[in-house]
Amino acid sequence: MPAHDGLSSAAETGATPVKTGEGFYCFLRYGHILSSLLREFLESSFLEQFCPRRLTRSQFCFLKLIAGNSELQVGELARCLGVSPAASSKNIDRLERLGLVVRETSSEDRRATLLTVSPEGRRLVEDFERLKASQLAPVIEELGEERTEEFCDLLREVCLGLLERTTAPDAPCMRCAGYYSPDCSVVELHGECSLKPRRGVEA
Amino acid sequence: MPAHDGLSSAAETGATPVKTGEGFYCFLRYGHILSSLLREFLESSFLEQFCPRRLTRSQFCFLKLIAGNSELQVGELARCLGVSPAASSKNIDRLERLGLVVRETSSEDRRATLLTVSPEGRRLVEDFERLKASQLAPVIEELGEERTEEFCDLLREVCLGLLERTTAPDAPCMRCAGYYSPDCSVVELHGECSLKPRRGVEA
DNA sequence: CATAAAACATCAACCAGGTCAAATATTGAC
DNA sequence: GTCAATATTTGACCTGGTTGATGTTTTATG
Repeated sequence: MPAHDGLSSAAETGATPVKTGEGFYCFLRYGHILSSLLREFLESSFLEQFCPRRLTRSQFCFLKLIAGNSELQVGELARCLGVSPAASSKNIDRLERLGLVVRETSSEDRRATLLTVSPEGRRLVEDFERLKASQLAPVIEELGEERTEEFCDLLREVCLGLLERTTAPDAPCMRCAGYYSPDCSVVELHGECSLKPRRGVEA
Repeated sequence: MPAHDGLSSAAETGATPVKTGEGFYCFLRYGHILSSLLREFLESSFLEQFCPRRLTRSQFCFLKLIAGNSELQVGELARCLGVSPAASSKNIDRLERLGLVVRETSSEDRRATLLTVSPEGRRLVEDFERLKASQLAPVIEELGEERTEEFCDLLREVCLGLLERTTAPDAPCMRCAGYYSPDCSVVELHGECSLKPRRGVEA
């Protein structure tokens, strides 16, 4: 699992920059660096140093979604994460064997199995968030409140600009990676939020 | 291959935000959305609609690096991308079979095989960059020169802040995903740039 | 010079995690 | 009651990664 996949303009493209200037390149450059960092340090490194038994990124991702949305079903989860129901089922097998989530057939619809996170599972996810916050907080603090807000505004604007110019894929939107916002601007452009219906069940 | 993996705080973490406020959450939220968008629309969608024969993200990534750095070796490439030499070799097999790259044993060191991109391979990579630019340019333009610059500054500052607070992994740095800059600030913090030595060979 | 050690690419065997297609159980519509 | 649709699981398979062994070439050393 490469920490950062480098799928982006390689150096030669300096030769044909289409007609775009400094800002364009700079944006791509730091955009990718930010992506890498978010992925690399806030996530992968955690998994290595924290997890009792090795969990892959993908498995942890299942765990997080289950922890965040109580009584999720196998298929729902699959749709959220953009994988087949079969894959979802198998991943849950593993999480269940590790004692991190619990399967339980629904009483209303006995075809469905509801997933809930176990106490250990919950603790794991919470540890993760705490670590993430502790690494991120000083950066935000150093930036200062005003500039942080400015940054968020700009980020938001750029994201929306990109979104406007793309067609929505049929997969559900999970772009916020679980950082739900009730007035999500993505929704306005591209249909429903897969987190919305159930979220908040256990706040 | 999920377009966006959702590995991040799920909703429940609104319950335990450690002590961090609005900006923290907002940053994570839009940071992840940006990541997803960079990945999803600028990259994955391209592969689907453009590639003559299906290339995976990973394979395209190999192609790009080869296109950008002439006479790369198999092992170097593996190191750049954080995979084993065996994996690198296999991926190159496939790219070679598709006629996108060319193997050639080095004349100086006959153990090494040098990789170069074929004309078709080059064209593919160029098409990719062009598409990417055409999707991104209007967003940048709409933002305006001044705000774009501001945004890049902030992005840069945040990235450096994060970098300062992390330990460098032993893998080579490819966080910029190929968007090289001669005065890369990542270098100042974390050793060498794997792109540096050869880049520019064929500009 | 001879030879041991290191470096490079590749091959084989294996594994993890995804796919699809089929099997099973349940539900809801008619 | 039948039948189509839904939810999950299972099995066969594929892909892309891993490790370890191998062959070749280079480099270092006695």
